Amino acid sequence: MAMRPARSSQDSKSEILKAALELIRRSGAPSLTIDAVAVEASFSKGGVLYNFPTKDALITGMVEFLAGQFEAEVAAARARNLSSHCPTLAAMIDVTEGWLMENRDIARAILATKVDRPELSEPFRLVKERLKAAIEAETDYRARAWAIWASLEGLHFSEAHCVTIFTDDERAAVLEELRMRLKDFRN
Amino acid sequence: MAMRPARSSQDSKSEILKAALELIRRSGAPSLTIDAVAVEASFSKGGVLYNFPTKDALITGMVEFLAGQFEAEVAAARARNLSSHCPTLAAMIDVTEGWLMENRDIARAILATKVDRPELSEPFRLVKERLKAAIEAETDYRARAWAIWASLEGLHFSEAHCVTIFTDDERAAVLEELRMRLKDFRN
DNA sequence: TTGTCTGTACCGACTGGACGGTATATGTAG
DNA sequence: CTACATATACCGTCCAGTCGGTACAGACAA
Repeated sequence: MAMRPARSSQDSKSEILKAALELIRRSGAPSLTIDAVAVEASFSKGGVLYNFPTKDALITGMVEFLAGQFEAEVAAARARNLSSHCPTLAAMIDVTEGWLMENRDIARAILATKVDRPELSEPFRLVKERLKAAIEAETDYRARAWAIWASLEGLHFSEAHCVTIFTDDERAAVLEELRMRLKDFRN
Repeated sequence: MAMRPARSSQDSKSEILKAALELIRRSGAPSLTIDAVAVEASFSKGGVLYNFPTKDALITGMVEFLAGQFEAEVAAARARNLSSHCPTLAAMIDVTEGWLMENRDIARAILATKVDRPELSEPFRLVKERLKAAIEAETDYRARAWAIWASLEGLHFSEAHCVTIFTDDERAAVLEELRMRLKDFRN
């Protein structure tokens, strides 16, 4: 029957998740069908559904994966920004910049998953709650911090929705502007 | 056969569009099926498809409708902000605030339509291009202006995606901060 | 060693419903 | 009468989820 060797379900799950992300990245949200994921991951449809009993479970898995990755990247970037007045926010600027440069498709992927199902974006909301708390612990300039954060989200979402009107240079200028503002927190 | 009286196709079109928007507002993007729109608008499916030959045409209609409304509101708000250093941007802050307060669902509706079909958001991109040109004509503080604009988009999109971490107060504080930034353009 | 039993991982044909779109009939205004 | 507007029935496709089965890896006994 030409079966693939049985592996640990953990490995299978992450393989399937990666395949699903790659698929969305290449062909957009509507192409995310269980059959397509199965093909992309070299599984059978049954195999995919064994690991993720419903499509929602699969999507939740993807969102958790991405949210975890984002949080990890921010944590790493924060370590490199400890001299900043608000290292977490500084880290978020860096990470957002990186995602805009390298991972536009990932950004789109995130969106794609959750349009119609706000519940599915919970993992991301939780990450953001934690970041919010971290920022609040680091600075008293709340309004300024939130304004910067909002800018980051604006850049990110516009890109993801293909409605950016900014050129690469302009976006870079915005990020620089945000970094300057962050430095101004001391005053 | 209990037919509704035949009216001008224009009237029918806008009735259908409004019904479609209302539907998304109430029940989210996935509920936007031609059948559902027909029920909501008290048309038959055939009637809807007579006015919008395909679903894409319907969605395009919705996006154009909303984009037009947005542009008109900005124009109106701009007239009330002529004393500002950059009336267009000031207007956009006002309008965004309004949409966040009253029209959260509308914001979601916009998104909902275009997830998988970036082409369909063209009308909005065009409006934004025009606004961008207007802002560039009004101020030389480009980076600052774009940062403010990005913040607005961030507020808007986060709301639309149900991933806001800001409270109403915090959002208000951000908007106030943005207005202050805009005033600072003079320096 | 060998046979049996059990649990886990995976396969793929099939089903049932949802939905976009078509074909055509019917009513209505000018 | 005819052109437009609306209604009804229907078709085909796509796709999530089901289900009966296969492959294989121990565990354990004879």
